[in-house]
Amino acid sequence: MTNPDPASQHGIEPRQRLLDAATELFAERAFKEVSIREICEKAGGANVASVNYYFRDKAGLYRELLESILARWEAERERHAKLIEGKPPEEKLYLYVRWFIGNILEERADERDMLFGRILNREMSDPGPDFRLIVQKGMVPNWKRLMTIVAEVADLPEGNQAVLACTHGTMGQCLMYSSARKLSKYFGPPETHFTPETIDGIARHVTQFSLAGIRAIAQLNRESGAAGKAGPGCSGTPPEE
Amino acid sequence: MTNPDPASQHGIEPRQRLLDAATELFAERAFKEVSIREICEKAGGANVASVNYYFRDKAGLYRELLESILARWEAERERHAKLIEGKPPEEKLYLYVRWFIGNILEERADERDMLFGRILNREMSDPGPDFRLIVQKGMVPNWKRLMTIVAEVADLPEGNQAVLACTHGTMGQCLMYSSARKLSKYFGPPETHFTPETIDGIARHVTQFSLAGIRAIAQLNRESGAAGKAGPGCSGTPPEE
DNA sequence: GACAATCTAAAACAGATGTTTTATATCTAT
DNA sequence: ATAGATATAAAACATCTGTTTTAGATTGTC
Repeated sequence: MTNPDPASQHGIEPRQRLLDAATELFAERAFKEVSIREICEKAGGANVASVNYYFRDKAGLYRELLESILARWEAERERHAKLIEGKPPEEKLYLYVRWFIGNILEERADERDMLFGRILNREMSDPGPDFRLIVQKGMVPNWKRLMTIVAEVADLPEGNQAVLACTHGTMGQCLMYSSARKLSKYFGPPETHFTPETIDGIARHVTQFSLAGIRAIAQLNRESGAAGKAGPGCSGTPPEE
Repeated sequence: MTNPDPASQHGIEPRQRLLDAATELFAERAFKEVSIREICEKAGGANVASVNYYFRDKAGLYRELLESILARWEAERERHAKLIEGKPPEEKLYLYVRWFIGNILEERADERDMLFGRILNREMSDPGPDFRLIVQKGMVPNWKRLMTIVAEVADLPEGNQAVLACTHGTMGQCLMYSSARKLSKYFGPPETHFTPETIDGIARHVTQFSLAGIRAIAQLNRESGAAGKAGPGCSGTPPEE
């Protein structure tokens, strides 16, 4: 009758089963695409009403699930941030890219604790409720982390427009591989499964590509007084070497 | 009673109204997210059954709509391909990027004939039925066009792995701006509306960034015998200049 | 003007969804 | 052991979806 307290004496077991089942389902499909009945069935045949009993809403279940995922994601992010602390900027960039792409491409996605990459990635293209939460606690911090590294590589202040644009570009390359994964089913025969070695290769490429790009942009930015928005004074085709 | 022929004497007017209304709705939301009733309402209060009458299915309506959009998209693509023919590779790259980002960012999206950018873009993150058609007729040709240009810039054969990876990277940067557009509502105050001048700036930046990236990767590729997949022999941090 | 094909309109149908209700079982605390 | 809160189960509800049916209006052609 009174509101159900999660910290009750017992009965937290089916609650957790619902969360676990929902997490796996929401990792693959969007909020609207997963039905309560499906979640319950996956949670060992729980009753359809149990979701409303424990979480009030379907949205309540999703919310709680997201907060858990985001907390783990934050921990993983900070763990890795500490790990690369003090290394030279170029190596930081590689390590970040390698780490990020690894998460995007769902390395270790078999461990349920590591599903945040999948969920964040899916939310990006198919936002549910609480998308604002995902952006703020999941994407922005990550994006800022890359921006700091790019600023170091470019040897420019973090607020600089060129740094911002280069961060955009580097991130875009990384995210491309999640789009490519989806498209790969429709394209042709390319490897749909990524091994750690494959990911290494991708990360190395993206790093090299981005390093050259960042340096070129930084150079242009310095030359032209760093006033305009993005590469002012350039009429389209760059000066040949 | 007999199957409805589109080329009937008259009555193609409400048919077209349905197509137009559906096009605008599907440009913003996915196939599943738009209901038949909504389409009919937008089409001047048409009856709910009219979609099934004219197009057999909801999927039939969508299919016909897509084919029309893809045809216009192909025409626009070939128009632009002819336009940049013969220009130097670097300028080709800029012109392609400028053109592509313009479409992605929905320049001229007020003209209904120009909605393909919006629809293709949405399909990319939220595929409906006939997604295979979209990929094959909408995305692949476009992607190949960029690959040809990248190969010219890199001075490498089109099949080369480095060219493939660089194409990926350049395309990724372009697509980033469509993601950014979605996120911009949740980020902060950044300009959510893109002017032609803004797009110019973005395209110039992406071009500069990619040019440096492509050249660096091509150089590495030549040095290391062009055997491995993506930048072999590099242990993560690149050689300092 | 009358017939037949075509188009429009309203209603009804079958299925799925999230949620609420009702009833029954289970457990803890007194 | 019994009372009261808590947990489970089944069913019913309201709403939305795409689709079909049925009936009525419109139209072109002979």
